[in-house]
Amino acid sequence: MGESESLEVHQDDFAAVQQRLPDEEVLYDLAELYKIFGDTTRVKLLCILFEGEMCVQHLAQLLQVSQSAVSHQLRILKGARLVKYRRDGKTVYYTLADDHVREIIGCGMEHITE
Amino acid sequence: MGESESLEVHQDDFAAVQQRLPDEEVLYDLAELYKIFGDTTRVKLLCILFEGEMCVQHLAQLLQVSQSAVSHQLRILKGARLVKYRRDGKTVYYTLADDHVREIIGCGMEHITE
DNA sequence: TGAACACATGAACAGTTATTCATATGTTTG
DNA sequence: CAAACATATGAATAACTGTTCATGTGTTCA
Repeated sequence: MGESESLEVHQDDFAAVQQRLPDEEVLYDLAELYKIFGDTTRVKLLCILFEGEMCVQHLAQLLQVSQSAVSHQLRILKGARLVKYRRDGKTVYYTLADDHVREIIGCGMEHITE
Repeated sequence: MGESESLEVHQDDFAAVQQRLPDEEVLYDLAELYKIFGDTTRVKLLCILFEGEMCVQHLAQLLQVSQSAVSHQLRILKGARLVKYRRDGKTVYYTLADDHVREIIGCGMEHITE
């Protein structure tokens, strides 16, 4: 009896949640965004760029990974519009695209260091 | 010449950033956290639980995936302490663990819907 | 107690992903 | 123009990850 009541209540929630839930597409995009932050190399890249502009070879040095690996990951970050770049001669300097990235990283940091 | 100057400047940044950068371990944990959000099924689960408590079979229905798949993902969310659960008879109800999760989801949503 | 139900979990498989290696593109300088 | 340098990129491989299937655990009720 008590059980059937709580079941009804949750049936109601079920329908309500179904309506309030963001669109399939939005949820997909959200997961895609977090997926990008969900890799050590990329998170490190973003944290470094959090401090300011930096060129590819220095990024590779700081991360202790190959230049190629860094370029590949920067490509992904560019694709997600999380970083910008400018060319100065042979060198390419990367920066964070906007403050959203900072907020997202900050948010995660809070959870980690609670 | 102009180039060598900008190179020096970035050498300085290099050293400074190296010091200010969070510990390897922290960055690893940060990536691990985002990795969890970086999956459609899990993000959907979290968004649903954002609205309130819900049992496993209803979660499976809403997500249109098998009960097994949901349980496997809930296990991961439990491991990361992002959700809590309580048992009521045969049924297990899940909820978000705390408000951090809400903030992190909110942060990502802002970036998506800009 | 045993059948039915809700959920959890281990193993296996398929799809995805990050790195490496080789090479290409773009830029400067002699 | 050729050599040297910084970066980008395609292909291949190894490692990882999410789902499915089968089965196990825990609970209720007849």
